[in-house]
Amino acid sequence: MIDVDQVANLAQVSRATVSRAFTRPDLVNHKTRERVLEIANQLGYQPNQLASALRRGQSQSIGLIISDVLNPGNAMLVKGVQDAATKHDYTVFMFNTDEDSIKERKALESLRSHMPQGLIIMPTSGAAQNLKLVGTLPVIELDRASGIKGAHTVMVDNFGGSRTAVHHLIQLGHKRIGMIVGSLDISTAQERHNGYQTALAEAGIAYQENLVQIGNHREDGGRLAAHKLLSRADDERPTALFVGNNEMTIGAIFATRDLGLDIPADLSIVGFDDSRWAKLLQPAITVVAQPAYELAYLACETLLDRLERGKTQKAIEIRLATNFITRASTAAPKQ
Amino acid sequence: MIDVDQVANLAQVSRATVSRAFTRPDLVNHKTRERVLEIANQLGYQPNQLASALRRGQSQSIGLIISDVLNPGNAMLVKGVQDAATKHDYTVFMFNTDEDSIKERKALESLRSHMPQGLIIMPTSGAAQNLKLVGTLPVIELDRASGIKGAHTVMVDNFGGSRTAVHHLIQLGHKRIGMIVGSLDISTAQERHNGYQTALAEAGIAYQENLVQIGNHREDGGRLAAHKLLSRADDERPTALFVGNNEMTIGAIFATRDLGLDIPADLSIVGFDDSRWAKLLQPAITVVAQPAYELAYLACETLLDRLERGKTQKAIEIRLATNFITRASTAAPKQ
DNA sequence: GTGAAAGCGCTAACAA
DNA sequence: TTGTTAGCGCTTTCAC
Repeated sequence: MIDVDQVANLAQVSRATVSRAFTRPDLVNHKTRERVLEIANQLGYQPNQLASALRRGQSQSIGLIISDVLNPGNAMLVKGVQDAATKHDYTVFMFNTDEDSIKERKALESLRSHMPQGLIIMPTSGAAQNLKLVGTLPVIELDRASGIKGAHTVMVDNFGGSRTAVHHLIQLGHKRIGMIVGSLDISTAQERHNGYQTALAEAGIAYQENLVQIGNHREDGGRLAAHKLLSRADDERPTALFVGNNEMTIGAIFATRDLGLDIPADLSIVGFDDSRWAKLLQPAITVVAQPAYELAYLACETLLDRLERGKTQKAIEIRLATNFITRASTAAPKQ
Repeated sequence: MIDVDQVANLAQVSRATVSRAFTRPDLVNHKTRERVLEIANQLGYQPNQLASALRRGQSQSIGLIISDVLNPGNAMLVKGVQDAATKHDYTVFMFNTDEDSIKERKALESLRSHMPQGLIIMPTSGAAQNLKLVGTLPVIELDRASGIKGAHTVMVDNFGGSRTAVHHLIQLGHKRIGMIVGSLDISTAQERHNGYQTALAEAGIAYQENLVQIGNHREDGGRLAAHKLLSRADDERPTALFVGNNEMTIGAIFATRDLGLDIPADLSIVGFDDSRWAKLLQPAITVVAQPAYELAYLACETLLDRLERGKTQKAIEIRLATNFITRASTAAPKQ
């Protein structure tokens, strides 16, 4: 490993000057700097981040905790955060929780020892507790809220997106509209459920508890929930389904196939979160699309900005609009 | 920030003993250790990785460079590496190249300054050059080879997988089998192309250059290539298509729709790499599936093993078998 | 504009 | 079994 001293020796300057040549260009004579940089380059010298971080107390890194990279929506978030971080010369440590708050806790512990300067987290239901571990670290909650008051959040307008989706179904003439929603201890699920309720209320349609099923956020949960909702006599079965997330929408589609239901003739479907397969399927699925990349990019910039500017006075709460995309999975009910 | 000294003071021991209590349990008296740990815990003390890494010259971290997390196959690789690393208490720094060797170079520079102990990389075509940057760092090439001789690689049997796929089409009775292949300066594309050629040769079918199109690995490239291949008179058009990757398969499917071709009646399709939508589409797509998670997990374990055991004598070259999954997109040609 | 010296938090000789 | 001491590579006062 080649270090400052070696460069300093060859360049006939002190260690301090070499350091300054890299980090404080203005404090060093132009010609000296040229020489130092030249030699450093020849030697293949590169400052050791670890040492620098230790000395300055700034690691130039941030943590990112999401639920699962395998979910394409989350992968988008990762990309957005990475791109923003890279642009500002920060490195990101990523961890997955798989929605498990024990894993989240471990991730936080591991992260903490690496001295990140900030954290972007998609909180599990145990986050309010777990986040105590990182004390005063600047945190931005991404995509959903932990419930900690005063927290900084960057989220999507789940309520409005859902309301629009359900409103769309109502406009088409649907009256029995089912919903498959995620676990209600997660803020996004709550908000989407509220949007559904509100849209119904606004249309004067009574909310029926038995038209709402809670799923586990995964494909199998969606399938199971859809089976419960759809295995009824024709005149009791919902004619439309609003599904609260990506994976569960896939499950619901499989359920319609299991039951021999045609989309959209027998059942209209709207999903939350756009994806590859939603466009590709025939019929293509109508969805509430989220600006995941922008959301993540913005969250990261907000965090870095806060780091550079110092503490913000009040809680930042950013909401990005969703985008409703009408495709072929929704139509008027049969008769 | 609470440090060793604070714990040491409260526990009435020296700094060294505290350190040992954490890293060398056997070298410290049982009761002393209990006390130290107890106090550390109360104080919320956690060793500073940065300082530890600097002192020991071991960062407990590895780098991971892939082309793009947004590709679900790559996301799998990330998960596999992460899981293996976490299990061994290593942290991973991830970077994306987007197949751009400039970005790869930057990633390597950034990575280097963080002093990782090893690197897992999915090399771009410029990797043979770029990797010189990290000198003697232990490297494992994942999914494809940079071409550097003596390199350690963990890959899938691309040749065999392709050969099986094309063989399957031949068995069904196809004679005009087209291929859409990725850029041939990437080892996987080459190998898949070889598999295709070999299968044809084994069946005594002449290789026709005009049945092979090179795509850019992305959806648009696949679509374009498929258009070129499929926009011909019925008796010249290939009756089957073997597509060399995920994204391009989607493009090819769109092309068949553009052209009003029915799968599998007018055209059989086999893709490389399984995915969500391949199962979900109707007809579901026949594919050569890769054990991406296992591949990545194995690569990481191999790397860590090498780090712990010390330099390996000879180059490691691991190949995992692919899995051919017959679904509904392949059938006998029309007449 | 540059250098000397101290020290970030930790670990590993070496001594006791 | 424990303590003392030096130093990982860097940045940053404080002098000059």
